[in-house]
Amino acid sequence: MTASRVLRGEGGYSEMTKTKVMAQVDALGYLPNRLATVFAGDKTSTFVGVSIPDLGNEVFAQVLEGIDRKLGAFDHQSVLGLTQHTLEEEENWIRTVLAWQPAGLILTGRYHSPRATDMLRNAGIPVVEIWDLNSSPLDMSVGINHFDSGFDMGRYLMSCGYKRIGYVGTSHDTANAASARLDGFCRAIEGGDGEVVKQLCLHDTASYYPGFYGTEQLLSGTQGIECIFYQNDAMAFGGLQFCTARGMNVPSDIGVAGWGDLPIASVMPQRLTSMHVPHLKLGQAAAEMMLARLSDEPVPNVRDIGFRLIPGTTVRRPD
Amino acid sequence: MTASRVLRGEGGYSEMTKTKVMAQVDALGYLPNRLATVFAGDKTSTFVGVSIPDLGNEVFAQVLEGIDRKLGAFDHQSVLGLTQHTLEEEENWIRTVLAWQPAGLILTGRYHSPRATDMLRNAGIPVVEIWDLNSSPLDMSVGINHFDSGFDMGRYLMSCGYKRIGYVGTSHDTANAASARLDGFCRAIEGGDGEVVKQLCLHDTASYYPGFYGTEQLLSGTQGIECIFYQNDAMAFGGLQFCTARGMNVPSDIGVAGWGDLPIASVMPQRLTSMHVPHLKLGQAAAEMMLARLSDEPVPNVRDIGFRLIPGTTVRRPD
DNA sequence: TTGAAAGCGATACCAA
DNA sequence: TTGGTATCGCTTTCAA
Repeated sequence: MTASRVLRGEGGYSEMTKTKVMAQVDALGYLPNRLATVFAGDKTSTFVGVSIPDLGNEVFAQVLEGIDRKLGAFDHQSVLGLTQHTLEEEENWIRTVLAWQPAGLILTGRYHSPRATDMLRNAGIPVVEIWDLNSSPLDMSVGINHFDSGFDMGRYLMSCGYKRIGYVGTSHDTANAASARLDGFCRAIEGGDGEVVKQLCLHDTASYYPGFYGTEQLLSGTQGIECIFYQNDAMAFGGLQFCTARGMNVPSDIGVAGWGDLPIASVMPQRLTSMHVPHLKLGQAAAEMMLARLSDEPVPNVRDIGFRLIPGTTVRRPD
Repeated sequence: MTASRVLRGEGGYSEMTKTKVMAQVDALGYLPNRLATVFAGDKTSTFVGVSIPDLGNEVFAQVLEGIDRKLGAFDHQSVLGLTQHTLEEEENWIRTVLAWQPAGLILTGRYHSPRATDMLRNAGIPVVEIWDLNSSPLDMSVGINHFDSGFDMGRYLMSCGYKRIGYVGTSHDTANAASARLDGFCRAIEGGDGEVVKQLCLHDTASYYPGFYGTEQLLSGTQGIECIFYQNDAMAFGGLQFCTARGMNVPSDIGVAGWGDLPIASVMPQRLTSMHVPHLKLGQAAAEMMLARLSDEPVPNVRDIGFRLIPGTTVRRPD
């Protein structure tokens, strides 16, 4: 008991006792068993479950980096869950991770299976939904409004005078942020007297090469496309390479717009038209909200992290 | 007690009892507390601590994805630790994570602080050192010999007739895989009658833009460089963009070689000379070794995952 | 300032 | 087939 007090620096013991205890700690190579602490029920664990769709997508790798760096700085640990973009995987992971009494959960996306939602409500721990901003979250939410970001991009492309527009992205079995962007995008195009003549959703990862061959598919199947909007910058980059390889000039022959403003955009010969999203900051903000809640500080439930259009030079200038 | 047996499906109870127990489970929304199981000391936890230097480097994001997907498929969870390339961070993280009684640890790199090494030995749990193959590991190791991969690249560039060669990478305060590659590379160049005229180690992340401005620094400070070897493909891509932007022709004016064979190489206008490393497979292999050990299957202690030179078209053809 | 006792949830062991 | 009892390491409570 006295040893326990010394180790927690709780006070109420003499210097001599402390010295003796510490000597024994060294001699025995004692490491505390935090499981027992949590188990005793008084303290909460320092685990935070973090679900991420996949790490092949640089966007999510950055978000996770932001989360874990911040959590780590405050002595908390991320327990990772790669959900592969499926609610079923997420549900299974939630069930498993809850059994470990995490201090809280950070989940990518605002959609969860009904049973997952039940478990989350009953768990009685903080939950931060990230990425796709949820204005009426389970508990807390941080991210951006993807519909709006797609809408803004669509409006910008309309202002550049494009009429016949294509989209290249990937499809997943669940509603997600990318589809919200596409919805917003289509709304803007249609409302602006343009037409999304083709939406190509590949069953593949949202990476460079799918952007490349997706563009080939899109252009070979549909005539008269003036501009292509991609799910993210990696795909846009692949598309740009395809167009260049086929001798098309960007933007005079075809416009190319990405999303996410990934690091690769910083070294491209042309500035890629894109949408800047502060991925690292988003992750950090999520971790901050979690940590604040865990230490009973007041936290706003919803935080919009914002986005910013990058006009770039891969689409025509606005009229 | 009976409920415990039913929940574990251990047998030794009647169907009626099972039904009654399950009814209560549903009614109460019962979730097991796995902490108690582990705490009781009979079972081991399903946590595996995974230390990764940083996720901004696509290479490590892929390795982590490989690890977590495989672990997840066998109902184990990754507890992440981003060590920012420092042994001190690693040591602190090891101390913390060990207190949670993980089933095992997967660590990036073969170098650890003395105290970390002590803790690892005393922990009595499986440890897999990955990335930089350790032929006499603490416990198990999977990865590649980075010295050799650098050596092979050096020898290849020599066979292409280059003499004056530059290097652009990043520096960290610890010995690591990238420096082993550089060592092997220099050995090959010097043994082949060439010269590494300049090694530029930036204090930055090993990403696109540092490759871009690093190339500028390298070329403006040193005359007559015929070929540049980069720490990874992202930096090489940045360098390639710089050279192209300055009107240099690759490979006739200057050769460019990367390392890692990242996805972006698949859409580049030229095939980047690089070194293929199966990152995802490496992560999976690490997880497999861990899982095998945890289920007491026999496992070889060291596994070389191999690499393969990609000749590409960004350096001259061999003579 | 110190320590004895109880209890957290699950399970091994043994008794009914 | 069922359930009582002890146990894991730590912390809270209370007594010395």
